[in-house]
Amino acid sequence: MSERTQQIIEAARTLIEEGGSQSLTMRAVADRLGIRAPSLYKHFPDKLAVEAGVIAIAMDEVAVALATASSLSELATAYRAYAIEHPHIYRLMNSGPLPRHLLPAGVEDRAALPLVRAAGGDENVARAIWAFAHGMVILELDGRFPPGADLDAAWRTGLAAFGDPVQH
Amino acid sequence: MSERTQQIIEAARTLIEEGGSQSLTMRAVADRLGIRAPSLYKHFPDKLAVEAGVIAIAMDEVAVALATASSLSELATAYRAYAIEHPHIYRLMNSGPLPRHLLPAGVEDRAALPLVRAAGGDENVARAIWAFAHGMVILELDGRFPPGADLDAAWRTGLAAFGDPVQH
DNA sequence: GTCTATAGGACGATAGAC
DNA sequence: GTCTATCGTCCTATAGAC
Repeated sequence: MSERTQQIIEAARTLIEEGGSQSLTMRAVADRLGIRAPSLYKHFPDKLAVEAGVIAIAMDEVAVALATASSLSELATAYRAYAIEHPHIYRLMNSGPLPRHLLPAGVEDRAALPLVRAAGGDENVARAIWAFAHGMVILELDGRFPPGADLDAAWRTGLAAFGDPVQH
Repeated sequence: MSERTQQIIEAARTLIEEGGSQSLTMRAVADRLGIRAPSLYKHFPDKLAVEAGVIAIAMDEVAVALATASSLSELATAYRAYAIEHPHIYRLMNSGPLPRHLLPAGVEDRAALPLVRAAGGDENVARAIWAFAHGMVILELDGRFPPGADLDAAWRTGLAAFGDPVQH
């Protein structure tokens, strides 16, 4: 992967962090690098490929962020923390259609692995917990809970239901 | 509410059902009614107001669809069924920023009421179950579960965790 | 690998006549 | 309440020179 290629993905990532997926345009990426938009097409076939590059990086980051969690509640805390620190990236990575064919093999699985382990290898439990965690995060990011709602309490309630020993 | 106003919302709704939110354009709405786009602005101040009209209708529909459920698993079944029958409308209603100031008072609460009741009035339980259900639905709609995943089983696992008596 | 020029299109919204 | 005309803006992507 050439240096320019990496710079392009970096610039794309920064744009998304700052203004959401909608701020990712080929012109804006080029501006950030001090070149013209058409030049980008010497490095990437199209915009979707750039986006996929950002998603791949983000999934690796999540895998790392979750790797050291040693309990379900630590996992949940780390998951939520990543989402709140990088709301636009989280959305890009976890909403809408995923361009799987443009992603390096195994990236998606690596991000999911810590959760599968925490679920004791039970796929159904892992999927149910994933749904709960993603639901909590995305509803929070989208401002869907009532103002003043105690989300920590909702998280604890859900995690307890899934067998996490409650912390005091 | 004038007839034209209702026709506009109906047309907008149909466009979204057919092609997602992205297919909702003032031009397309006008085309469907056999008029020109600028005429719409005599009935709605802007596009967001049209969108809000569709959301309000959809929330009422959900309230009705969930009203007759008499157990948590019936509620979940009805919730998932609505989402799968109207995936684009579900997304419009439950993703991204909600234009609350353009929605009739109480609509959001009415849609949420059946779930709050099923949770025995416990806000934290209601929010956790909502997050789980929304997570399951949106991950399914977005094709995020592995192909062949047994989603019925994941639903049962989650609902059981939240205290639903398992059905056989 | 960069550039200029441009194709080719979409969109929301306004002005002003009727 | 509808129309025509149009403004202003933004976008992805290609062709071809250097």
